[in-house]
Amino acid sequence: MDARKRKRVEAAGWRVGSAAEFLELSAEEAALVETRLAVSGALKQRRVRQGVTQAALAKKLRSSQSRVAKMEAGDPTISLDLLLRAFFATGATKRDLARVLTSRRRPVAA
Amino acid sequence: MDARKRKRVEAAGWRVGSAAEFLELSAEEAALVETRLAVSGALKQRRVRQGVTQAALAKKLRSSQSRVAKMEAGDPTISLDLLLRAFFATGATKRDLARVLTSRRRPVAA
DNA sequence: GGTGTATATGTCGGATATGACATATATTGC
DNA sequence: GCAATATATGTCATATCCGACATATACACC
Repeated sequence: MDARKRKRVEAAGWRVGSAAEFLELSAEEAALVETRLAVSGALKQRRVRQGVTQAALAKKLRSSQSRVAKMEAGDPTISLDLLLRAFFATGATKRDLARVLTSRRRPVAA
Repeated sequence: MDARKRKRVEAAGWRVGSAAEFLELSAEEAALVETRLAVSGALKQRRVRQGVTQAALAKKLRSSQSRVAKMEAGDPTISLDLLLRAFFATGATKRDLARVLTSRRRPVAA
């Protein structure tokens, strides 16, 4: 649950309209978080595969190495806009994005 | 070209590294803008098909009707985060998002 | 043309993400 | 173990986005 929602829900004293509504909100949040993580992971995968350093990608984006590290770490202070900007900066297309959204999660190396 | 990039490029006096680099940046920008527009259009389509008003969707999002109007208008002051939050709030899934990204643009009614 | 409802546009103070930078922690090759 | 290089983490002032609100326009139906 991201900071914004946590604050909203806390402000409401956790009295959410109905269970169904709550579950629905959760599903929305989940989809959003999953989307972020999927793009984040795909970004790292593409960058590494291309042998590009975080600093080099940052330069291309006119951002900073630290921001790129945070993108790949799934840091919540990184917007989807920035994340997608970086993803596309690796040469990815909309179709690549679609693929990332439908593919099963690749198992994390042991 | 969005405000941020315009500013950056103007600040640099339009001296972009190379033609290839410039074209590549453009492609990135295009992909980002197209993604925004695709989600924006799909959002409106889903909302209308469901017979939900902008105000009702806004309430669900704990946002305002004016913001929803701007989302659907492709207003650049709306972040992709908010756009996707709204899209998912209509019950859409990641898979739906992927479909939106790959489908050909539906012709605008005359 | 008046009333009701939906959508669009503009502005605002406050909240949040931004790039820059400093610095810490891997990782790699010697 | 020690450089060199890559990546991670933390902080800051500023730019940008946020919800809220006011108001304008569009479109019904009467």
